Amino acid sequence: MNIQGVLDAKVKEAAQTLFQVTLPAVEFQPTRKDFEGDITVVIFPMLRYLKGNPEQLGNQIGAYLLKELEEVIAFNVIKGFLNLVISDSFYLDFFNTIQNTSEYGFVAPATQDAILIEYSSPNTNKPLHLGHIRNNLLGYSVASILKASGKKVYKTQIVNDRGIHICKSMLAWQKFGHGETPESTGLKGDKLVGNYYVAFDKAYKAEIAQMTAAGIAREVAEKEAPILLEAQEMLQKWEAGDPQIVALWKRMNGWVYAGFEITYKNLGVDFDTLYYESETYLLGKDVVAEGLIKGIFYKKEDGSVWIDLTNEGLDEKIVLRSDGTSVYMTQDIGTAIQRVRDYPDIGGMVYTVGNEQDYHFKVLFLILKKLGYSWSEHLYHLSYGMVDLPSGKMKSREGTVVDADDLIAEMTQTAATLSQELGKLEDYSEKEKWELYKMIGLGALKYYILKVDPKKRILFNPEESVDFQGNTGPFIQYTYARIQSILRKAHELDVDTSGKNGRLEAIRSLDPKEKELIKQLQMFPETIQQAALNYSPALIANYTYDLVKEFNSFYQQVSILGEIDDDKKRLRVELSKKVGEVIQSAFALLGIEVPERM
RNA sequence: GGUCGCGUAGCUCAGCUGGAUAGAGCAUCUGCCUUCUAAGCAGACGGUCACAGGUUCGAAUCCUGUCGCGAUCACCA
Repeated sequence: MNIQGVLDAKVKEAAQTLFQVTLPAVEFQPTRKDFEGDITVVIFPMLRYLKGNPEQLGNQIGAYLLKELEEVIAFNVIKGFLNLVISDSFYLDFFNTIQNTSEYGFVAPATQDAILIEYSSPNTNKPLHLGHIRNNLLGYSVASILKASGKKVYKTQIVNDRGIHICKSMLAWQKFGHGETPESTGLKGDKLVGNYYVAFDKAYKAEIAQMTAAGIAREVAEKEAPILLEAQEMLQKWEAGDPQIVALWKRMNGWVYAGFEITYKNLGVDFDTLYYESETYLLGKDVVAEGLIKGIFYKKEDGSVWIDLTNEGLDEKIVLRSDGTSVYMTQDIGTAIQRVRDYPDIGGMVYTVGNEQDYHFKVLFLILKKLGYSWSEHLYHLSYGMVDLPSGKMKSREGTVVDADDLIAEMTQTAATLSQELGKLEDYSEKEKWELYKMIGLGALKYYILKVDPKKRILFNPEESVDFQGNTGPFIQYTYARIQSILRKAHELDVDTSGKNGRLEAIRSLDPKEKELIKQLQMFPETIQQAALNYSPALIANYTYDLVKEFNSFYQQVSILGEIDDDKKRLRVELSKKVGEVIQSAFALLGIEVPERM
């Protein structure tokens, strides 16, 4: 039973016994560091039911708790705050109970009511950039958190593998490529294809310049540049299934997928299942036809189909073009339904997509609700802010993007430089060293992105490197490595860390730092639940940071292996071990690895 | 213009469903490596929580309005 539950019941009992009043709820908070105590009961809200001065009431309730509960060993009242001091043995008992639980804080995943989470929806005409990195890290982390909170989770991706943008790269490759391949150039496939996307844009702009110089209006030139018309023709051929175009499309997409795979692998994200837009873009039309009969949609004179959402405070939205082809919305309606068909145990879905599409998802969810799908109640748009540069938005065509692979490489290099200056790893092989540098570099990058509230936009300045000190991934990794070092030494000294012989029972008092650490550990399970509820890896990051700060302070002030009392030494080693485990678990939820040394 | 989001220290960010004197990191400054890894610890400096009203015993947090920044309002995806 957790302490708060015990206190809650007892405070209510106190109100009943002392004042003959039934309290509906009791408000608790951790006691602030500046005051003596561990848990604080806030008296103010009770004033509605209890008459009197808060200070006096606090004293009366405090005295009652002190008498009735062995866990409460002292109290003080400041203004309307009743600060309770909880006994060391209570915290020791708690630590004993979690000491040998593996995956402490995690709830075993359910077997039904799965959540499907979509993250990453790359276009196959260019490499992944920093924006995709935020998307991937967020989605992957939220998936891990949901799973840890007890949900069954499917991870998926929608690959935007068709459309005019791909045709642009294909056309430019046909025109200027001279048969180049990733093999012939040594380039990563997505990079090679991306180069032709840029090449297309360059040729297109040159044509526009030529045409305007010849006296053609700019708007006309932009629409009628020959190379653009050619690309549009190619798209039509693709849709008609022209074998040559389709073969080229398959070939070049294949290059891109090989490239993406490397980036995803480096980034450490994965998927359970994939959806391709080329296979889903026609879905949804049947649903629209059905909705038309039901009167949810209506047809305009030109044949286009719409939904009227003005009663919901939104606009009218098109769901089918006048020529009968699908739009973005049609496709998303179809894909959602298809996914539930593919995985019948889906009870809800999460879409990790940038906040520029807030409106789109509002409409999508509303449409699915009107269509009567029960699971539409459990759809969530995990909306995140854009990653901007000091110069503004990233634009692939203008080459102002921070490339994902380059960034990972730079982070690794920075970690390497720093680590070499410190020179603590002379006995590591080159291979081991570089694995570690990558772990640290990625740790810095991932933590940097995930510690920020998803809603907020991130301003990324490539000139200023991501920090490795303070509230950062490497700081936390470093603490983990220190703990592992202690555990290795403890092992050499034959300190028993198996936790099997209950000798911790012998200890009845705690150092204040030890107590703080246990309190912090106690909050981990609740933190996971909160993070899941709010779809927020930032909560996990902040929790881990607080835990680590607490540990470093403990590490500095209290000798662990130097402790003379064997039982105390064992407790401290066990405590360190548990903190290490929680760091590892928490970081796993962020997709960050932890090192044995650094 | 309508809608949505954001605005907290010089910079980057915490601050849970309202609670005590608003917290960290970076930067600047001061101490601490003959004891478990100094990517660390301890401390100093730094705030009209954008602004103005309102609700409340109590507001950075909730409500209204104003200002600033961003997004969105396509038979593009």
